[in-house]
Amino acid sequence: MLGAARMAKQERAAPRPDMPTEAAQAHRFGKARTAQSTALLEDYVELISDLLASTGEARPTDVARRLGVSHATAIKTIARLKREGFATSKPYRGVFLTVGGEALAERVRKRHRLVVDLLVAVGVPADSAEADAEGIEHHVSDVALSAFSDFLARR
Amino acid sequence: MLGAARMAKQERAAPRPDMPTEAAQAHRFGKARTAQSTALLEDYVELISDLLASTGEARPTDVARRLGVSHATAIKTIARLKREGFATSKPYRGVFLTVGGEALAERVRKRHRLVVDLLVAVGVPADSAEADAEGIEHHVSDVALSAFSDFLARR
DNA sequence: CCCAATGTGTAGCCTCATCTACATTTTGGT
DNA sequence: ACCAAAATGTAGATGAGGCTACACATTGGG
Repeated sequence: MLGAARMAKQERAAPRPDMPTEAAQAHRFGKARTAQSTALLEDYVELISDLLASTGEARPTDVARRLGVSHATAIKTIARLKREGFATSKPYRGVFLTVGGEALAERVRKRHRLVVDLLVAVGVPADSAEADAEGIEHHVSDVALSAFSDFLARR
Repeated sequence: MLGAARMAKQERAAPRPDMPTEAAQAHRFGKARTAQSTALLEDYVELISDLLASTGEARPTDVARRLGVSHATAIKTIARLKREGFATSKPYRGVFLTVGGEALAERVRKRHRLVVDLLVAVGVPADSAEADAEGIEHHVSDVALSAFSDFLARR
């Protein structure tokens, strides 16, 4: 224990009423950390899907430029996408999505739109909503998502 | 260029109307990446502040347990907090926040509450709202935050 | 049809967050 | 006052994600 521990026994006995239990809090933070780790993959998959839809091809360099990273970084992450079964590619032939990758892209795209719509509905300017959604969307649970959907429907 | 490039010129000329410019998109993703890097520090600072307020001390092991990481990880991150001027600590004497650290904690706490309140206001169940806010809060811009505030005031 | 421009891929390095394993210090009950 | 238990700190490994620099492949205009 710390130096002040002996004297602090009383205060210890009065935990903040609004503070969650240790376990619950650890679980929440853990979830947020996990979400963070899939966020990048989701961004890549969504972007690749958009590029394929709008230009017919998704090249590492385009992906890199859109994401604001070096092409080397993009290539490495695309390798991870392949490792995890979301994409395929052959040298110099661009990147394509697997069935699973397309499904993920679709889910992500839908979620992104919902988040943007909700932000706009509560009064966030459109351009801010777009920018904020990019970071927020990866952390919105299904429960929250369906609440957003209901809210938008009835509002 | 890729093999299909020659034939793809026409499709290329018809970019998705709803796709942002390359530069804008890169900027957004860059912002989201930066936010991610400060998110951890914010979580630590807020938690330490809460622990100090409710128990009078913030010990590395408590922080670790609350965050669901090993104590070694917590200690290393606390070292980073010190490096960046948010906290102070002496061996075996617990962690304390600098003035800057407390200010950050206060800002983070306020933002957290606003996000939770907004989520609840649009119909997200309280416990989901708490959990989701943990991930979302780090990505909400000031503009969005003040929109949330206005929305809550007038609804 | 050739070669400069452009895209692609590889190698090596950095930082951060995480872990396990081990060493050290403090605390508190007997 | 002692010693076991608990907290703290340190070392070393791993993997993600980022960068720069260099090497190789492809494309397309002259």
